[in-house]
Amino acid sequence: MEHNISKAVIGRLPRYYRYLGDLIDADIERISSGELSRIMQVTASQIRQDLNNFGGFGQQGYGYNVRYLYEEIGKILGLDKTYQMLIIGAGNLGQALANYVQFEKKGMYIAGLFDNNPRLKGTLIRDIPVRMMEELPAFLAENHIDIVALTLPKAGAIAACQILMENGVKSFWNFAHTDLEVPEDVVVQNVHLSDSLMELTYKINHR
Amino acid sequence: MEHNISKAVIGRLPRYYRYLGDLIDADIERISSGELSRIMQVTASQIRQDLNNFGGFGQQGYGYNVRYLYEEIGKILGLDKTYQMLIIGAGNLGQALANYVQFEKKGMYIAGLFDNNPRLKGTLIRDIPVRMMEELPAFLAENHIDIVALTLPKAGAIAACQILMENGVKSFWNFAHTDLEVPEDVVVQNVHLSDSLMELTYKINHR
DNA sequence: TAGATTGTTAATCGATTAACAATC
DNA sequence: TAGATTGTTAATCGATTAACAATC
Repeated sequence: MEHNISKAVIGRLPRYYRYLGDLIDADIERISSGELSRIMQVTASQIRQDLNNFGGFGQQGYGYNVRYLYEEIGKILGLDKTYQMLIIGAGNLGQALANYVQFEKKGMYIAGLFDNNPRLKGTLIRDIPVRMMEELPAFLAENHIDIVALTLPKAGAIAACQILMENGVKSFWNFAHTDLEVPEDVVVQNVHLSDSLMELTYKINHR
Repeated sequence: MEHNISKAVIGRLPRYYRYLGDLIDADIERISSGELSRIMQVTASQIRQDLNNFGGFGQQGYGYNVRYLYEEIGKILGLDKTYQMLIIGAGNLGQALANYVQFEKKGMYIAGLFDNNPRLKGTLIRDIPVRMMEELPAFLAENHIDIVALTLPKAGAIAACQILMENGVKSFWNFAHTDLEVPEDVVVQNVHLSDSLMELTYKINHR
């Protein structure tokens, strides 16, 4: 596997993927780094450098085949695989993710939905029954889970993360307003909505 | 106002703010860049450099007063002001934001909730009636709006953004899976959940 | 072949880290 | 005063951009 790819490059790959998807929808077969740079508002140099981290996907004098490049970036991002996801926290945000992942995100499957509110026990959310946190260890022993989304408040998220790690979970999509302390082999992707909103208010006040 | 502050620095301010808030909760009065660097897992040098972009908040031999630094960073981020927010798209994600902003985010007020699904017309979501998109221009003429959150699918988001800009809106918190094309004086803060999930699957496959 | 455009090296720019004099 | 720690300058590191030879 290609390692030592900088965080900055990885962070740009999903955006390339998104634009290439749009180009496919628009029935565009090939594109040069120059054209793509105009559409995406980045330099052509950056596009070529970024892509060359993973090997040459283009052809001199021709550019890049849109579909091929799309597929290759998809593979780099791991989108050729399937993932079983658990959502911890069945509030609006958890439901929004369940909804989005089930209907829009190819290869992602919601394997379960957990909460610690007893009143939600057994209620169906998009055909998935809400389970109680106590059932988590038994559930994890019986089901292979690739990703756990944490959509519950800070304290609960830290506690849940601990239990989940003890039961073998190694990947978290963290929406709680806190950083998670995890060992080296566990990966965490944070979505700090609060931080995002503060960046916006910063921009509003400093434009 | 301080301009020319790098994006990297601004992106770190909310995290400083979060940790300082935790320190206040823990009744810690002062902290040195060295201690904070250990807690936050960044270099002390970076902390001092970052803060000095905005002037000296510390004192030699003492460090930083936690509460003072918290307040100052809050001011830099614009958290000493209030904001009227509109949410366009009353699905789970829009509801999750309404919930979060109303109950957790000091200074943020949900001024309205819009959707284009006629079945939602007039239904109350956390005491706020869902309005129809047609009512938007009239509503904007009568109400001052600082921020609009776009929590609806791509095509709707682009169309809504257009209408909103025509009616004077200049700040967007964009959750749609697309980039918005806006003039220079309009600020956009993107939350691309799809991109975030792809970063996670990348990490899973390349650890 | 001639033209276009990549892949890649070299130059520039910016951000991070280290070092230390200033000073509380 | 002595010790601690900042503010700030200088050194390093990494990322972006420019340039161009390779090649389709």
